Amino acid sequence: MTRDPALEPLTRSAEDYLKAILALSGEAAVSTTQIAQRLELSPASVSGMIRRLSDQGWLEHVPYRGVVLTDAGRRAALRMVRRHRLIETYLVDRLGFTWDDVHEEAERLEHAVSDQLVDRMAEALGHPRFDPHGDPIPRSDGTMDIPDYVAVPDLVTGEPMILHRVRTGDAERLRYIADAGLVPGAEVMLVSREPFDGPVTVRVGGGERVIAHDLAAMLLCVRE
Amino acid sequence: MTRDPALEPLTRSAEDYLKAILALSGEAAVSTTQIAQRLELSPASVSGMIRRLSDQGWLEHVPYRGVVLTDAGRRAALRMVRRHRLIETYLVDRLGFTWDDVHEEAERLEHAVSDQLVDRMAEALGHPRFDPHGDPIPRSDGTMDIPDYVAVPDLVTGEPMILHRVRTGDAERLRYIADAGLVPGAEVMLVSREPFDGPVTVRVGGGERVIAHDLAAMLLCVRE
DNA sequence: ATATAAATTTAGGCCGTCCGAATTTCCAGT
DNA sequence: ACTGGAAATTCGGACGGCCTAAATTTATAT
Ligand SMILES: [Mn+2]
Ligand SMILES: [Mn+2]
Ligand SMILES: [Mn+2]
Ligand SMILES: [Mn+2]
Repeated sequence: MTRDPALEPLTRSAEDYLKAILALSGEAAVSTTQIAQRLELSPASVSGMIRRLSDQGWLEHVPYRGVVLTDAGRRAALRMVRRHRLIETYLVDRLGFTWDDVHEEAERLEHAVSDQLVDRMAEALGHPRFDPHGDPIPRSDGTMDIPDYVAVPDLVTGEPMILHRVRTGDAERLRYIADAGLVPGAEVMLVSREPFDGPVTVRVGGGERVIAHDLAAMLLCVRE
Repeated sequence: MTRDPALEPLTRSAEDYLKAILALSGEAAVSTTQIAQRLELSPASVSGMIRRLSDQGWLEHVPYRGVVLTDAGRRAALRMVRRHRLIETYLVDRLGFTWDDVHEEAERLEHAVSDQLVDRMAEALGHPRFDPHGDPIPRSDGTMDIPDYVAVPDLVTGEPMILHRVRTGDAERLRYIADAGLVPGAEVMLVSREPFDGPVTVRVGGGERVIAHDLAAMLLCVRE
């Protein structure tokens, strides 16, 4: 029987670890190096933190194999994701931040806000379901809406779609694509596509844009 | 020559120490025990932190005598006070917090917000000069408006005044005086006063209130 | 002048978080 | 089955920040 994780409150660092592990969680267990790279820490540091988090029941660790979040760990991580994305949304909607400079701010504030403040922000914003990058905002119960996306390079040419989510956190890329009018909510249409992952031409805001395949693949659309 | 304090960024704890020392600074140097009591830490811990802060040039320490902030230390402390009070104001004005529950929240957020966010909040609020408790908000350059106050027990009876500042952080007291209509901006008038620091009767919001001398002394008024 | 009390500092420990270096484990290719 | 290299862990050390207990300094009272 693992100890009740609620008894050991999470530190700021631990909160970031859990969030990182959730983001890296796919089919397989998450490796030490993956976490180390994402958080820009040494693998040694990560090994140490993994021990503490596992002792406290936030994750399960199979040595040399990787970690998997426990239910408590996933809930805690989703709580941080909710905070992060709600804060980003609030900063953009209410305080004039741009979508390329909210991440850092949210990365710090997410550890400092109370549940009450998070609730108040959510309410003030009308309980938004997506953040400025189109990332879904988990509800308090951990559920969230994840639409069926089609990446721009995979669109049917000539069929109008709505850009819904931008899968990059890189500030320069974000500025570039915002300049091009490629923001969530924009109507986009695939015009043409060069073979071998070549450049992609999209119609957006009454003009045409040729963008790199890599970048286009980060732009996720939904129908209508 | 002391080292440039800007080279050693302040930790969260250090920021709270500087803020506490500024608040305790009067004529004389601030003693270790004063700081310890205010921050609810042991005097030994304070001694340790004083060494670090003094090594880094934020304050000057005369052993067994107390500390005095350097110019850099006072600027850093005022910066934190500005943050704290602006955050309190924002939470009350924009997010429905009450004046008795903003302090804790601000105490954490003050360490997490960027200068940019502080500026945005100030702008959104129209650069307020006072926080919800009537405490003056330092400007970025460290200056602030400090009106000439008269405490309620010292008022001239029958002369109408404006309640401007409430010198308590105690949540229960704050709720009590808010219930009585004694909030900054309210028109108040001293009706009578019992001798020997006895209870004080004030006229506020069309009614009369009898309050303890101690509490009345925390209510600071300005003319007109 | 001296004893006592109060304030302060020092000494020694603990915990969380990080690092580099050394070691162990795992796996793929022979 | 063996082995070299990659991945992960352990080890030793650092620092911040807190604690208690002991030692030291300063203030005060007789
Ligand atoms: Mn973070
Ligand atoms: Mn986002
Ligand atoms: Mn604080
Ligand atoms: Mn205040």
